[in-house]
Formats: sequence, C-alpha cells, structure tokens
Amino acid sequence: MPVTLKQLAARARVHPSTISRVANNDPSLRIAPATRTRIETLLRETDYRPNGVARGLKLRQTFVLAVVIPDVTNPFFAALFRGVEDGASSRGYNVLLCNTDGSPERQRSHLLSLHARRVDGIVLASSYLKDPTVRWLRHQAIPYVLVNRFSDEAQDPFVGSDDLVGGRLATQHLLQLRHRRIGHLAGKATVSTGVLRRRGYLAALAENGLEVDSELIAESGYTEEGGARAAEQLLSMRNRPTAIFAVTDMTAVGAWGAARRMGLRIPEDVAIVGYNDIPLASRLVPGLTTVHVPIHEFGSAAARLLLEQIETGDAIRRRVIFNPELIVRGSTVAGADASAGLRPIAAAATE
Amino acid sequence: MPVTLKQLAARARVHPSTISRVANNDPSLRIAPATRTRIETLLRETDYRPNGVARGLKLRQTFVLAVVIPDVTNPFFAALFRGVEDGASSRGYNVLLCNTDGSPERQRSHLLSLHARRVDGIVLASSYLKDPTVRWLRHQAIPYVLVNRFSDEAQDPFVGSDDLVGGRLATQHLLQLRHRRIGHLAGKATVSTGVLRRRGYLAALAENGLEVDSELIAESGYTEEGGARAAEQLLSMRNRPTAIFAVTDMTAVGAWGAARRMGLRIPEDVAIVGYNDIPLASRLVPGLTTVHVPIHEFGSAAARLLLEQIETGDAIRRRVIFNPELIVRGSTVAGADASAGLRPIAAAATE
DNA sequence: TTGCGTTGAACAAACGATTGTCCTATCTTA
DNA sequence: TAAGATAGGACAATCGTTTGTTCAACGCAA
Repeated sequence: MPVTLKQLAARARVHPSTISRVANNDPSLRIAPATRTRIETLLRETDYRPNGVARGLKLRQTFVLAVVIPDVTNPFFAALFRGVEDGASSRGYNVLLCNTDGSPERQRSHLLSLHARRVDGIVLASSYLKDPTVRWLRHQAIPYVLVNRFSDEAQDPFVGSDDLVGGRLATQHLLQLRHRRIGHLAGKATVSTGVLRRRGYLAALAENGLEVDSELIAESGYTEEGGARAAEQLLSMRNRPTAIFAVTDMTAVGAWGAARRMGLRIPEDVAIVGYNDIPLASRLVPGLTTVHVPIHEFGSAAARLLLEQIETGDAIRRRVIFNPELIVRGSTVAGADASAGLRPIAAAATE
Repeated sequence: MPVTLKQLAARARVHPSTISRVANNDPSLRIAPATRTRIETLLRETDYRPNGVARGLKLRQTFVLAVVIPDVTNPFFAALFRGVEDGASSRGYNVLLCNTDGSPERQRSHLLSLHARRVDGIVLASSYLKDPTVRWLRHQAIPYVLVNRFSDEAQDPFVGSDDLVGGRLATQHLLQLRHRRIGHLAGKATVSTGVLRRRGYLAALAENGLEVDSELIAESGYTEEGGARAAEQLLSMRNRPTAIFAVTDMTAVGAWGAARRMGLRIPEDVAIVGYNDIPLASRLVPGLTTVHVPIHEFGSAAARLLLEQIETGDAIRRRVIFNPELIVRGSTVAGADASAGLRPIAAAATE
C-alpha cells in the first residue's frame, strides 16, 4: 500500500496539509527551513507520489484523455493514436484507447464509460455525419475534438484533411493518365470522408466533361474485405474500369489483392489509387499511389486543440485542415517505384 | 457539471446514501416500494452515473488497466492491444496505452505515472531480461503480466510463445530447403525473445552438424531500419548467406527491402523467414514465411491473468506458453503463395 | 507593559461516493 | 396497554488531497 499524506504527517509530526504544500511547492507556504528539509528528505526517502485518484477528485481533473477509434490494428489509427499520445504525454496526460469496430453502440457505451471516469477530453475519430453521440458530447460539455471525419454541424473542433480536394486530386491523376473509365470504391454516405471524397471524384470527372456511370461506384466501406468485394464487383463487369480510386488505402489494398487474384496486372490492366498513405502503401509491390495526409500530425494537432480547451476552460470551434498531397507510385505509373525511393540505396549498394 | 448524489438526494428528499443504495441495488436496503420507484425514475431522468473518480477513491479500485509497449504502430503490438482490450472492456475496464519506443527511461516514467494513477493492473510487453522496473512492479505489489518477453526471474506471470522452439522451427525449415549458410538477424542479448530465438537458431544448426559462423549473426534490434541495416551487412559479404532468419517480421521486412534494393531475388537469391506472422507478412509479394504466434490471444490471455489477480487479490505465477507454428510462404519456397490462399479465389474468379 | 506585525503551522471544509451503524415510527403480540 | 419486532431510512465515517482560514507564539516598537 503506497504511503499517504497522513502517514507522512505522523512521521514528520506536522499536519498533512503542510506535507502537501511542501510536495507541491506551494508559494503561499511560510515554513522554517529546518522543517522544510526534514519533510523533503522524508518525501524522498518514502518516494511519495500523491494518489492520483484523490487528487483527481479534489482538483476535478484527471489528466487522462481518451482516443476513440474504429480499430487500432488499422495502421492509420495506430499512427493517429501515436500523434495524440506524443502530444499529450509530455504534458503529464495519459491516454485511454477505445476501439469501436465501427459500431455506434460500442462507441456510445465507451463514451458513457469515459464520461463516468471524468476523462479530461476525448479525441473522436469514428464519428458519423449525423452522430447522436457528438451531440451528447456537446451537451455534456466534455472537451472533444473530431479527427479525420467530421460531424454534421460545421462547428465542432476538427482536425483533418480537405477530402474534397483529395478526392479530386486522386481522380485528376487518373484522368491525366488517360483513363476514362474510373471506378470508385466509395465510403459510406453517413461519413464525411465517404461523402467528400466521392464528391471530389465526381467533380474531377465533371471538370473533364465525363459523364458519371453510376455502375462504376461501389460502396466498399473502410475495410480490406469490403474493398476486395467491391473491387471484384467492378472488375468483373463486361466493360470494366481501367482504374480505381479507393476511399482509403485499406480498401485499396483489398482491391489490390482482388485484382491480383483475378490475374490482372497493376497498373497495366488496372490502376489503383488509395487515400491516407499508410506505411503499407509504400511496401506493396508495385507501390500504392495514394493521397498523402499527415496522420501523426492529425493526432498531435488534436491533442493541442484538446489541451487548449482544457486549459482555457472553454470550447473552441477551430478547425485544422491539412492539404492532401498526391504520392505517385507503381500502382498507377509503371516504374514509378524505382524512380522514387529505391534507386539511391540500390546505387550505393552496387558500387 | 454532471449530477451528484447529494443533488439527487435533495431533489428526492432522502439521504444520499439511500440514492446510492438504490443505484447500486444494494440487497441490504429495505425501502418502501414507492420511494424506490421515485428514486429510480429520478435516476433515469437525470441519467445519473456515479463519479468514477470518487468511486475509485472509496473502493480503492479504478477499473483501469494499462498496456505498456514499445510502439503501437508496430502491427504486432496493435494486435496485442486489441486482445487486451477485448478481454477487459467486457468486464468494465478501460485500458490506457503507453508507448515507450524501447526507452527504459520512458518505460520507467510511464510506470511511475500509472502507479500514481492507481491503475488496477499492467500488461508489460517491453520488458528486459534484467529489468529494474519489473522488480519495482513486484515490490509495489501492482498486479502485472509480462507478454511476449519475459524477465530474468522465471516467476512472473507471463504470456508468450516458446521462442526456442520457434527459432529452431524457422531454421530447420531453411535447412530442409538445403540452405547451408543461414544468416540470423538477431534481437538483443538483453531481451528474452532475442536470446531464445537465437538459441533456437543455433540449436537447429548444431542438430544438423553445422558449425556456427559468427559472422552470419548480425544484431538488428526489432525495427525495420535495423533489419535493413543488418541485412545489408550480411548480404554484402563476399560469401553471403543464401537464407536469413530474422528475429521478427518487422526486421524481416527490413531485410526484404534491403534485398530488393540490392537486386536480389526472393527466394531464389536469398530466402527470408520472419517471426510473429503479422498481417503485413502475408501481403508482401512474395509472402513472408514466418513463425506464427496467436498475437490477439496473447493479449486476451494476459487480460485474463490480470483480472484473475485483481479479483482474487493475490499474485499468481502462472505462465501461458503458446506453441509457435511455421507458415510457409513465397519468401522461402517459390510459388508457395499461389498454392496457399490465392488459388481458390482466383479459380472462382476465372470461371 | 501594551499592542501589533510576523512566523510557522494547524484546522477544517470540501471533492463524491460507499457502507456499517443507529434511530424512529409503526405494527404485532401477549 | 406495554414491550418487542420490524420496516424505512438517516447518520457519519472514510477514501487521500488541496487550499482558504485561523491561531498561537514570538519579536519588536512605542
């Protein structure tokens, strides 16, 4: 059982409050130097650390944040979490991780639990456009930041990328490569990224005077399996697309696998573009062309926004939007990988 | 500000303790049915949830666990975390995630912080053979479980695989493929997995009457970069190995990249075996032959061991050891991928 | 000697919940 | 009708800190 203030007070023959003031270096404390050093050595000897639970009760602050995501085994969310932790742990915060697997009920039950625990703030990366739990967060006045996906009202604190621009970027790239039948593995209509990236895709087509073939849009969700399923559907059409823009890298990976299983060459038979630039994207062969977003920065920016709210005590309505950037790899341009990161090291090795 | 017992008591014109007893369904409570329903509807209306911090202080239990790992962006640890969370959240626990980046100081400072927070238990997957923080955990009587890596004394609660067997399995596989110069990307001598997998490698060589060429063993650590560096060293020898056994999949991936950059074909010029069977292993082309361990089960078993200690109140000394299993893919046997998971779907697709 | 300003701490009231004990009506029974 | 039983809650201590307030003792000046 760790030592308490009261026990220390008994040993030092002073009042517990005096120990507390010495331990916290309270400037309002006037104390005899001898007493101070006596207490300080006692603190050192016993390795005293105040009970965080009692402290949290008194101060009404727990120094705990929470990150709510669909699934941390998805590299995107793992990197996001690291960003949050890196931004928060240096300020003395610990971070809870809650996985929802995309289930609104699990999300809701997690949030209820987090609220009961009185976490100081919540990073939510699994929100829907119409999300009752986001409204609930607002109503409870719990500091929160939405990441990657935003919710219906444009006023939540938010960190993410410009998904409309990103979706257009990806599609324009394929158009420039002379693709004319471009499929889209779409996210859900209930999620901001799904809606906006699809809108970007449509905008790029329109800007090039192309009609939209709604058969070329297949909802894939955000999983590898969903991507594989949707891609198989598109690629087995009589008049199949020559290129695919997938709403995320994971669905692109699914499509990538499906294409290979169908004996299609990438990029010759089908070009593929993803979104997010997760580490896996550069390790596939050929590498996955994708829209790069600074995932780790998403997390650290979210932590900053959250800490700002916690420290100032009032909700801010700022949105931090990063510009997405196209990364061209072998899945759209044959040989793009070799001309990218691989050549220099190979050259050095063949000297 | 969430509603408190005292406020509810004032509204219901009863004593706070009565509210508490109704909320907790205290069987020792004798209460008039009318009063009970009055309080119950009040609880429902106000959506009362007891303050977890105050509760934790009184009950001396926080219902928070912590997982301490090197880095959650490593898929191995992400899967491990999911195992822990899946095992714990159904029992009402939330889980803190702490990344150490392999730094003993960060590990120590995290553990101090977790202790001050009075977490109910700790899953430690980043321990060293001689690890002062493990001794400290024992001394503080904090419930803990070591995962994947164990510590010097054979008595800690532990979940992992039989790394000696696994190392031997991997090496025997290469020997059966007629490789005679087999390199080893070794973990650290301060970590149990490093020592045991290397010992398994050596045992397999000895059993086949092969002498050990110490130049074929390069310490790589556990990162992709380390694996790439160590592999480059081995593969640029005048008499380079024809096969490599890497201590983990991530180092194998590093070696895989290094080999490709050097223009070596896998598996023709160099065969590679990893360890852990992370999802990435099956997605490389060719697929990575590896030693499979049930990562998610590591986590859920660790959660079980931890909860058992918390609930019974005394430390258990059980160890849960899973049997590793070799998964053969294209990085050691050309064409192994096609004969594995790919054929069936491809066949279906070409009908 | 009286009065006042400092020093150096002690006191005590929170923060919300839990839980063993005590108290007061009302009811039962002889 | 008096005594005991029982029902229905109230009381109060406690978990470990924090922090505004109080207080005794001492020193010093008038």
